[in-house]
Amino acid sequence: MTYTKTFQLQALAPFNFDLCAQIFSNGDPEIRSYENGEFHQVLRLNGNLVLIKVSSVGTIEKPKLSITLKSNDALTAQDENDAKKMVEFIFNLDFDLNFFYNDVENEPVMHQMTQQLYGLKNPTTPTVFESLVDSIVEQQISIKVAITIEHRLAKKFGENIDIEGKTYFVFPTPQNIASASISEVQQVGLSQRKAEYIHGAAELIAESKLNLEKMKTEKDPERIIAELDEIRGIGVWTAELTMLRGMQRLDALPADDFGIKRVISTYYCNGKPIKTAEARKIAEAWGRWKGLAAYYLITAEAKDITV
DNA sequence: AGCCAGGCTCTCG
DNA sequence: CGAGAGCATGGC
Repeated sequence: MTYTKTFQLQALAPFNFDLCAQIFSNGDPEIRSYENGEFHQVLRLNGNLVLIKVSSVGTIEKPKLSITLKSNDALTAQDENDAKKMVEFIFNLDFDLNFFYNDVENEPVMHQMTQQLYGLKNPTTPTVFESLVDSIVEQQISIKVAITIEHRLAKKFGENIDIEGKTYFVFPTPQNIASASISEVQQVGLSQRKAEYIHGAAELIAESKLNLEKMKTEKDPERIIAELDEIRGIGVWTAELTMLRGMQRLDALPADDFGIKRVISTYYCNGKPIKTAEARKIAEAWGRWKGLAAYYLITAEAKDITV
């Protein structure tokens, strides 16, 4: 039988849930997607798989979310509490966007963006491991190719549950991947090298030689980058992308990134190609929120917003 | 058909 | 040191 629990969750204003969740539309419904105002994903809570559905029941200035949990196991108060924390983390509900908006108030282009995309926050993956793996997959190849490979990874190595006649997959644990062979990992369409990187990182975590979750509490971003950079297959770009998307480090800017350089060029340099150093220079005006600011530009480009 | 996408490692000079 | 090859896949 299916156990269900529903409750509400407040978020710090401003927060535009629909705008934030749009990135998940056209997602794989068996993994994570946003359709008809409802986001869903399976999360691991205390080792149990729980389907989480999230929709908005508030406004941008008075944001409130309705959360529904569904599981094949009985749901405890602890599960509800953990799910709350997870949703807060994924959508960064406790972050006050006004810090960012105030910092860029006097920077005309970004100020425009904050008005056009008012209430936008970048999503975070439930675990740091997931964002690390995604970032490795995304090295060099296009986002579309990367996403299909990420989906294949989840379906090949992640556990799944059936709820009300539908199957859902959760992102694999480091143990799931470490216990597979490198060639099995490669079979999802990765290069031999990337399969080695991902398998190697998974092994480090499984053997307790690496603790990604603990890095969230490290204050100095440079130390996180340095530590991640030592791992085979991880350079500065991968480290920064992992921090931005997996650790809520909104200050991290993957300035080497082709896409980020492209959007900076579009909005600041009339489309003239720029180098990494120039990108970092322009980003200095974005205060402590360079990664979040870059996310605004990428979103603006996707929505054909002009300034 | 061939080039290019949200890079990194390894090798060679 | 710095430069260059190689890598996997899918879209255009």
